[in-house]
Amino acid sequence: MHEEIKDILKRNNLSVTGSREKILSLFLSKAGALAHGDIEKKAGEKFDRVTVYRTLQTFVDKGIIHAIPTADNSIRYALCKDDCSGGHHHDHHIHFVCNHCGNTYCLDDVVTPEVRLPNGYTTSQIEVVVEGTCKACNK
Amino acid sequence: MHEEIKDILKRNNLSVTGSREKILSLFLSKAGALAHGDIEKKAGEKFDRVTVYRTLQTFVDKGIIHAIPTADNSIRYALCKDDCSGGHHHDHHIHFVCNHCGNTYCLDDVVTPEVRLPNGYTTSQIEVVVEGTCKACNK
DNA sequence: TAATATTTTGCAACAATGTTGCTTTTTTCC
DNA sequence: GGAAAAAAGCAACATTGTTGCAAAATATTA
Repeated sequence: MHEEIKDILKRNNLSVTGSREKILSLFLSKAGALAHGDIEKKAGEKFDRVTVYRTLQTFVDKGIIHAIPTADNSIRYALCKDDCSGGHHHDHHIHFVCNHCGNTYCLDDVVTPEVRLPNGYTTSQIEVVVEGTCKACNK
Repeated sequence: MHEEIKDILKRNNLSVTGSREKILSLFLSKAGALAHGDIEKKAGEKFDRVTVYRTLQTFVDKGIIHAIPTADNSIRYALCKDDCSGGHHHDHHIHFVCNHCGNTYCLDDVVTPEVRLPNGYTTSQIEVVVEGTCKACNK
């Protein structure tokens, strides 16, 4: 487990540091997505805010995590399943925000649907965010 | 035109005030969506920041405008075409962000596609944001 | 392994964004 | 026109995000 973290960092040509290990382990140990605030809290006052910002940015650049926009204007981050190398994310899955527990999940099995745009528009990326109640909260 | 603005406000049981008329006219005169910052600038230093925040919130509550989440964490607002009464928005159209001119548009003619979720999940709302190049920028 | 080069961290200061309470002004309604 | 209600403006504050730089940690090379 701990080795896996180091592996991921090394594979992406990143120095292995305390903050990176800690933040990455948070992502690995949690199913849902994390907002910047969550990470600051969960990391336990141990790291400077600036470090968290920079670490997240580094992870996004390297394609380790990706950002999920949500309606409440708080960006959340989640691990990229496949290898999104060099910041070029190709996550064709949709995102789900549970209105009950507040968690955000990547539904990796649900593929982004086709969208027919009017003439003249060209598409580079499609982001689908579904709100509702998740599996756990529906029980 | 000016009367239309007053009409909209009155129809929603809102007092007719200078800031509301001004902000609403910005929305009516522009095709794309507006971010809070845009409005502050376009209103021409005339209104307090707090007033802009509160006016936008009021408009969202009344269903006059709706918020569009984007990847860069800046919420944009656009007029609701139909009457989304009492803050209960039913905008089933998709949103388009142009990477070239930066504008955000509501594509009212493009209906949100169906999304099949895994068992256990229930949907209350679907938000689709497409990034790419818009009609005007593709010319 | 020790010395050096590189990278990352933490700090401080700052900028931007958003919020709250309260007083003054404006609008509405009679 | 005057009273009641609503909104605007102001100040102060909280949160969030950014930048430059010195100190510390990590990686690299001999």
